[in-house]
Formats: sequence, structure tokens, C-alpha cells
Amino acid sequence: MTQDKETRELLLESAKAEFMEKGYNKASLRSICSNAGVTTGALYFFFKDKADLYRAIVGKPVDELFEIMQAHFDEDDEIIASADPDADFDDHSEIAQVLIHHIYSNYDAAILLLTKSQGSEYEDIVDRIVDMTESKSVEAMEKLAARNGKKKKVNRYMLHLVIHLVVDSFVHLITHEPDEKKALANIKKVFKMTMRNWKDTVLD
Amino acid sequence: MTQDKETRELLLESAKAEFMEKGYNKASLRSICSNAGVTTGALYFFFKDKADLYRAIVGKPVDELFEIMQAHFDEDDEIIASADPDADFDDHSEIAQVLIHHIYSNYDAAILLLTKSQGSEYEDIVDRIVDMTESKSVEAMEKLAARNGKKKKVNRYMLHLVIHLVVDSFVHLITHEPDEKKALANIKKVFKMTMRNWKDTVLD
Amino acid sequence: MTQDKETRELLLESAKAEFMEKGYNKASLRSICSNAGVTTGALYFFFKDKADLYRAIVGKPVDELFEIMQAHFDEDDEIIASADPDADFDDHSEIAQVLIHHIYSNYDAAILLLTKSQGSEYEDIVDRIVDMTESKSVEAMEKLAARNGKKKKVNRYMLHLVIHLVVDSFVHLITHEPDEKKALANIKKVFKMTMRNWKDTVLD
Amino acid sequence: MTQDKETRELLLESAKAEFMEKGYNKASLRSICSNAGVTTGALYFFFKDKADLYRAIVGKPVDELFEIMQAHFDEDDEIIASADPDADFDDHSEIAQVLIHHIYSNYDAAILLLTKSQGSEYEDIVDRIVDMTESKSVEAMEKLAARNGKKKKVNRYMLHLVIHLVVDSFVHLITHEPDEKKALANIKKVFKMTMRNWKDTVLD
DNA sequence: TATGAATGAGATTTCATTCAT
DNA sequence: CATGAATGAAATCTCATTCAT
Repeated sequence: MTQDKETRELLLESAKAEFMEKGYNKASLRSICSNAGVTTGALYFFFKDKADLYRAIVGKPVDELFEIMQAHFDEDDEIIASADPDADFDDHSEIAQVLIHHIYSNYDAAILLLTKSQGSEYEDIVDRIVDMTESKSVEAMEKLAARNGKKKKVNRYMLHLVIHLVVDSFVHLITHEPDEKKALANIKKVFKMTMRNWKDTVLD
Repeated sequence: MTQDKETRELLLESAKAEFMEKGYNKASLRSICSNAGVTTGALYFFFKDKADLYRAIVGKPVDELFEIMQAHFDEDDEIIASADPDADFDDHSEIAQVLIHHIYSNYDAAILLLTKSQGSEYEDIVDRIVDMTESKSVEAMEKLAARNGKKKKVNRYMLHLVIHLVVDSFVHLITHEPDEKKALANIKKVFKMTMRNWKDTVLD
Repeated sequence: MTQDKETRELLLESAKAEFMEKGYNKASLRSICSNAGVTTGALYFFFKDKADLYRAIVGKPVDELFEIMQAHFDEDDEIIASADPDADFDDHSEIAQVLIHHIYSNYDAAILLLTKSQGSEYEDIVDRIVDMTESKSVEAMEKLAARNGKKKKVNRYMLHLVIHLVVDSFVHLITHEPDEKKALANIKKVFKMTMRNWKDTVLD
Repeated sequence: MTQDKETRELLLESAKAEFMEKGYNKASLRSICSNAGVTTGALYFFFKDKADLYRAIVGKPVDELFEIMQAHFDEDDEIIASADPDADFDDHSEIAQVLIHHIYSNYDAAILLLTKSQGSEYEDIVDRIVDMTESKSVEAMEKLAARNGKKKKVNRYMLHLVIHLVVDSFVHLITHEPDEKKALANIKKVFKMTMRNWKDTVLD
């Protein structure tokens, strides 16, 4: 006993592997424990329940992701509030880079969240990201319209779809390209594509 | 009771409802049977196991979908094989209409497949559609290149992504728009968008 | 398999013994099943859960008990409504006999209820009996007072206590005297005692 | 923290609350410890096991109770041994007062013992009190008979029952009347009632 | 004194599946 | 065709207790 200080870590490793292999629902706490070389009781010393164990793996990265997004939208708000009417919203290269870097720094958690979270409290993570992005975009567009007086007609359905697709692109990229640099290179194309789609189909 | 020969049908109805409510994994055969007013034995008379029951609901629509797609690609092949070098590949309105009609004619099955199939043999249905579309597209492009001598450089990653996104668009549309006509109207925009993305990012 | 038709019965027997030995809370469904020679799954074919199993043993006797009591109180009501102002409420020998007979006809269930029900939905059975008796008694006394014009002052605390004690006497008798005839003989004394206590302490 | 030497006290407080809320059986040592702000190890430093912890709360009051009762019976013995053949055994007001005072001075423990002790070594406390009272009463009656020559026939069953009921009355009173003075007032009525029952039914 | 970690046995419940009738 | 019964394995979770430090 008292192996250095690792049991919790062993459990997290084992849980990661099990969730990855079987998904949240079918993952067995028994397997997780026996693979970690401990009894089920030990697991319950460190984690409240299955949900808590999963949260211990993906919770922090998720929270940070939303913080990063929030910070980005706050910045945009400031730009909108500032004098310059021609500020550039088209250059998403910075936020893309930050997001990609954060995600690839937590790659295991990202894969778990995007492909193995059904049944957990995170099963709607992608929808939550889409929803946040959409509502923040709408807000920003309304502020811009209020300030500029120009009012572009917006196709709300296409707005939703385009945002959905750019998020899906991220998801697809992350789940298929394990190399951060390559992912970043591709995501820039995705953004370019998205901006055109935006202008062509969201703004009538 | 006048049940004539309907037990199988009752079971299928009940199963649809249960799968819809809980998803493939969490659906309980017990619940399905008791809601259908029969015992588990009856279920096992008509269906080999849980997978077979699910297949009985979604199998035929899926097979037909792939047949429709196959027929479409075969037509394209013929056009490529024909003399006309300027044949139009850009007009997908026909295939779109046929696909949408097929899907909305089997709407329950479609929703089941797209949102409730995790754990079943159909959990990868979207990927299979993407894969088929992608490989057929590559084939077609190679045949065209061979015939025309012109060889456009193709960005395989973006090809894959663009196809993925158009399929995702379908999925998103189907799961969010229950009205066939409205869905069809929107899907045309999606195709237009996709064609531009194709030319801009797949062909360098 | 198919032993005559008895598995459910075996389970009930085994459950009775286990509940009797360990009480509701500490009774183990595992033990019950293995002592009955079946697997736990079998139990869950016949009973919804632990509570349902317990209910299958004691539920009917309890319901019948309350029906018997209700019928008794209804009879009293009729007597009160009738002309005779001097009807005799003091002779409880009939109800005593009926109650005792019912209880001793379901002796196992009675012992279970009175001594082993903690943790189950029946843990308050004695209180429920006291409450019903008390409220019916109060009703009856009020009706009598309204009819007769005479209004005896009632010490509510002693009323409650005396009723509690007569019920306790029943309980004590039942749990200590397994012979129905002897129990009946003693319960008559208890009633006599109770009637005097009633007059002396409930009615000031 | 200034915990000086209070951990044990914290644990006892927390245990009292837990036992009160859930009863002996369902009380969780984990909860007790965490509510006390210590770990399980600490508990096991002060107490041998769950039983020992419970004993630490209720043991002393129980022992004292039996001592008080013993002293009372010893006094009675002396009176019997004394010359006066007409000594008064009917006035229990003194012992009633002493008992009630002791019990209300340890009210938490009393409630715990009377309503939450199932599963513990004290689950039979009421029976033990009844048994002691009964055997001491029989002893006393025999001594009296031996001395006086008169031999009243005693109905042993009713003796047991009457004692049981007076004890039950105490229990009921204690658990329903938190005010010591009111309890004392009522208990006197109970004794009066008991004395009459005694003469009427115990002594044929 | 007290902690933090871990045990191991136990609890109830659910499930897909089987099979004699 | 269908029933009713039963299996057996697995699931998550809780518990009192122990012990090295």
C-alpha cells in the first residue's frame, strides 16, 4: 500500500481507458477498479459516483474551454463598443489557435467528450457550444446593427446551420487529426470557408 | 382481441417508442414487451435478439437509402462514360429531392438512426454514408481525370471534410425540421453552399 | 424446473423466515433467494422489489384488519343514529373476538408487522391503528353529545393514552400468547380494564 | 480551531444527531465523522465500534436508570422487612418524580433509546425494564405474603400486562411530551389508573 | 491524536436471453 | 404462437472496519 501517492491517478488512467473503449454508459466501474488494481470501495473514496469520476477527467478542460470562449466574445464586445466601425471580425486565426491549443493540450479529454460521452452529463456538450456561439453571435450582430444603423436581414436557420457546421468541422478535425499543427493548418481553411458561407447564406 | 397477426406489429410499434425514448442501449426488452402486451417469449419468436429487433425497424430504410445512393452514383458514372465532357455535375436538386423524400417517408426510422442508435450496429451509419460518398466521389473524379487528361489537384482532407459537412447538414436538417417541404427548400441552399466550398477548398 | 407451481410460494416462505429472523431492514434478498433455491432474478419476476415482497406477505391481512375496524365503527355509528339513547357501547366482546380471530388466522404476518417491520412502509402500523381508533372515537363522542345534549368534558391526552394502551395491550398479548383461545380470554379482561380507565380518566 | 480536547465531544454530538435522524441501523459512521469534521480513524481512536459509540451516548443514563430503580426496590424491601404491616405501597409519587426527572435530564438519550435503538444492544431496553419491575414486584409480593400469612392469588398474566402498560405509558408520555412538568402531572394520573387496574385485575 | 487510504463483503436491482409447455 | 418462469451475470453503490503513518 501507499504506492508513492498514485491510486487516484491509477484510477483516472484506468477510467480514461475504459471510457475510451466502451463509452460512458457501458464503462464498468468494476473493470476500472480491477484494472487499476484496487477495490471498488477505493474508487468511492476518491469519487462520489460514476458521474463524478467522469467529471474528474473532463470537467476542468470543459470549464476552461467555456472560459476561453467567453473571453473571446468579451473581446469582440469591446471591439464593437469601440469607435472603429470597420474593425475586422473576419480574422479568427487567433481564437482558432488558442482553442486548438487548449483542446490538443487536453486531447484525451477532448476525444472522450466528443465521442464517448453519451449517457453522461456532457452528452450535449457540442450543442451547448453551438448554442453559446449562436446566442453570442446574435447579440453581437444586434449591437452592431444598433450602432451602425444598417440592418442586414439575417436568415436565422442558416445562421444556426453555419455555426453548427463550423463546430462540427472542429469536432471532425479533432477526432481525425491527432497532430496539433496539421489541425491548426486545416482549421484556418475551415474558417475561411465558414466566412464565405456566412456572407452568402446567413446574410441574405 | 382480434389480433389476427398483429403481434409482430405491436412489438415493432412498442419498440420504436422505447428506442425513441431511451436510445438503443438503455431500451429494455421487458418494457417493450409489456407495453406491447406480450411476454418476452413472444418477442423471441419473431426476433432473434435485440439487434434483430432494431434491424427490423431501421434495416429496410437503410438498405433502400444505400440503394438510392448507389443508383445515383451509377448514373453519374454513365454520364462520365458518355461523350459529353461538359455534363453538369453541379445540379444535385434531383438526388436531393429523392433522398429527402425517402427519408421523410421513413421519418421515425431516420430519427432513430440519427439520434438513438448508439450501441447498435448502426451507430456508425453517418460515417458509412460519408465513406461511401467520399469513395464514390474519388472514383468519379479519377475517371474524369483519366478521360479528360486534366488533373486537378485534390485536397483529400478538405474533400473528406466537405463531404462530412454536407452529410452533417442533412442530419441537422432532418433532426430539426419535421416538415418535408421546408427541409427540401433548405437543403438546396446547403447544396449551393457545398458546391462553392468544393470548388474553393477541395480543388486547390 | 416447473416444480408443481411453487416457486412464488417458496420465495414467500423463505422471505417470511428471513424477515422474522433479521427484520425488514437487515433481511437479505440474496439469502431469501438462495434459501428458496432460486436466483435473485426469479424473485424479481414475482415481486417488484423488497417492499413489494414484504407487502405480499403482510398487505392483505393489514387491509382486512382496517376493513374490519371500519365495519365496526360504521356499526357504532348506526347505533348512535338509532333511537335508543342507552345503547350499550361497553360490550366490545364481539369486536374483540373478530379482531383476535382475524389476527390469529394470520399469525405470521401479525408477528412480522408488530415486531419486524422497521424500515418498511408498515413501520407505523400501530400508530395508524391508534390514530384511526382515536379519530373515530372522537367522532362518535361528538355525535353522541350533539344528540343527547349532554356534554361530558373529555381529557384529550388521557383519551389518546388510553387508546394507545388498549392497542398496546393487544400487541403485547399477540406477541406473547400464541394460543388464540387464551388470548381471547385475556383480551376481555383488558377491555374491562379499559372501560373503567375510560370512565375514570378520560371523562373528567 | 481551539479544539483542546473536544473531538470526542464533537463526535458524540454528531452521532446523536445521526442516530436520531436515521436510527441505529441506518446511521452511517461516515456521515457522523464527516459532520463532525473528522475522519473515520479518529472515531475509532475514541470508540471501539458502532456499538461502543452508541453506548457512549446512552449507556450512562441507562445504568443510572437501573440504579434508581434498584434503589427504589431496595427501599420497598426495607419497608416490607420493617414492622409496620400497613405501610403504604400505593404512593409512587416519589419514585415517579425521581424517574421522570432523571429521564428528562437525559432527554436526548431517552428518545434515542425509546425510538431509535433497533439493531443495537439496547433494542430490548423496554422489555428489560418491564422484566426487572415484574420480578422485583413478584419478590416483594412473596415476601409480604410470607410475612403476613395472607396469600392473595395473583393473576401472573395480568400482572405482567399491567406492568407492561405502565411502562408503555411512561414511554408514550416521554416520547410525546417534551415538557417535564406536564409529563409529571400526567404520570400521576397514570399511576392512579395503574393502581386501580392492579387491584381489580392482578389480584383476583 | 488523527489522517487518509483502502479493504472486502455486502446490498438491491436490471438485463438479455432461454426454454419447457 | 405465445406464455410464464427462471437464469446468471452484471450493474452501481454503501458500509463498518483497519492500519500505516
